[in-house]
Amino acid sequence: MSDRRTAILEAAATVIARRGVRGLRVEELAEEAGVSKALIYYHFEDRTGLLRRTLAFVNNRAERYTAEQAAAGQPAAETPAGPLSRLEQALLLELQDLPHVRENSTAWGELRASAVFDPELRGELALASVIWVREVADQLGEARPTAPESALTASAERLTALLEGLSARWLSGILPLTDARTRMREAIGVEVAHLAGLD
Amino acid sequence: MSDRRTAILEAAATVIARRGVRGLRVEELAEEAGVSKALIYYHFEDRTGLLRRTLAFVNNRAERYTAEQAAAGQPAAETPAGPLSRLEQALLLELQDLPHVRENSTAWGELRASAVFDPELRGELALASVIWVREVADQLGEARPTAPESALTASAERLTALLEGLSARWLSGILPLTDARTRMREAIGVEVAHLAGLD
DNA sequence: GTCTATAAAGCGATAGAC
DNA sequence: GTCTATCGCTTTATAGAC
Repeated sequence: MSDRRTAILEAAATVIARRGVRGLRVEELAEEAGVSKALIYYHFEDRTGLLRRTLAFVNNRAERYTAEQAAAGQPAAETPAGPLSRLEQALLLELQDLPHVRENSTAWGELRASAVFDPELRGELALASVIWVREVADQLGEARPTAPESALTASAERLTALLEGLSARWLSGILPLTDARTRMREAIGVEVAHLAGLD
Repeated sequence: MSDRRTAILEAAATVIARRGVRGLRVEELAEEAGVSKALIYYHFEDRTGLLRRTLAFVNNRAERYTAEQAAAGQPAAETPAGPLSRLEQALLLELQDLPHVRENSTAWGELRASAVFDPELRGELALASVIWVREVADQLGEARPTAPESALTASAERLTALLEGLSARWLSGILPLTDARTRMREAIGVEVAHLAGLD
């Protein structure tokens, strides 16, 4: 993929984080990326196509940094103790006030909100959601190997949906970040205790 | 408040549920409300002002039907058994495929999403959130009178945030309604068990 | 208070040169 | 591949009659 194309996608994620999917103007995107409007239409079909590509791009980028996070733990000595700590770390990764994370979370929330009115965006979204739930369920399974698969999936669905709810509140300024992180940590504890109680 | 004004606000909620906040066109709203565009500008400052008023309106309406729901239980014989059933009913109220509920949930989700980029919308949102959390915390307190206040509030924050997360997934078509309702019921059970375990 | 008509601006998309 | 210039539709907002 060309550098320009990638630069446009990076810029699109930035602009979406600033203005929302609905507020994204092709002209502002062009300025942010340092290219002309016409070039954007050359590289992408139209505005909707651009949005679809940006969704995929943000999605990949999130997977990439989750993977890096997981890999980074291995060589170092401070590898988090067990599967539980890794799960906690993975989920709290999305609740951080770093430009990159905030950008991803905002873009993701926007695209989910847009999908309510634009069925074209749903495919990608549903796929990402299933993968995300499965990953969390797997990590829960490592922590609680005796818990039934269905219970793990249900817990994972609750935890990821909660994460999205907390993230939305944080980004819309009605819940401080530290509170969101605390609620998330507590929820993991509560869910794990619940899974333990099923035996 | 004039009938016309209210009719416009009702129509605005309907159109927002159909097209989203960004998709709301003053012309479509005028048709929906059966009035001219100019009348909308006569009654409301501008498009942004209209949106602010609609947020307040939807907010009030949601409180109203929650209250009605609570009141409706009293005279009838089929009042749900205990405080727990009432809590469950209150939370599941937002996860129903009825035009009215879907409209409120969609409009609410849209306005929350918009608040990420428009600080003007945040005040109303934050207030509604606090009230909602408090109500749920109170109902949890009735079910578990010995649980500490802080734990009740934390549980309520998790449950309401989860509800918003599940609602967003349902409305964006990536989670079937029945699943969302099941996850919500399970979460209430898990949280109540957690509160019981604190004694 | 409510309408019709219209101005003014915004914005997606394309043509054509280099 | 990339730019400048521009078209043309859409949408917000206002003027002025009733």
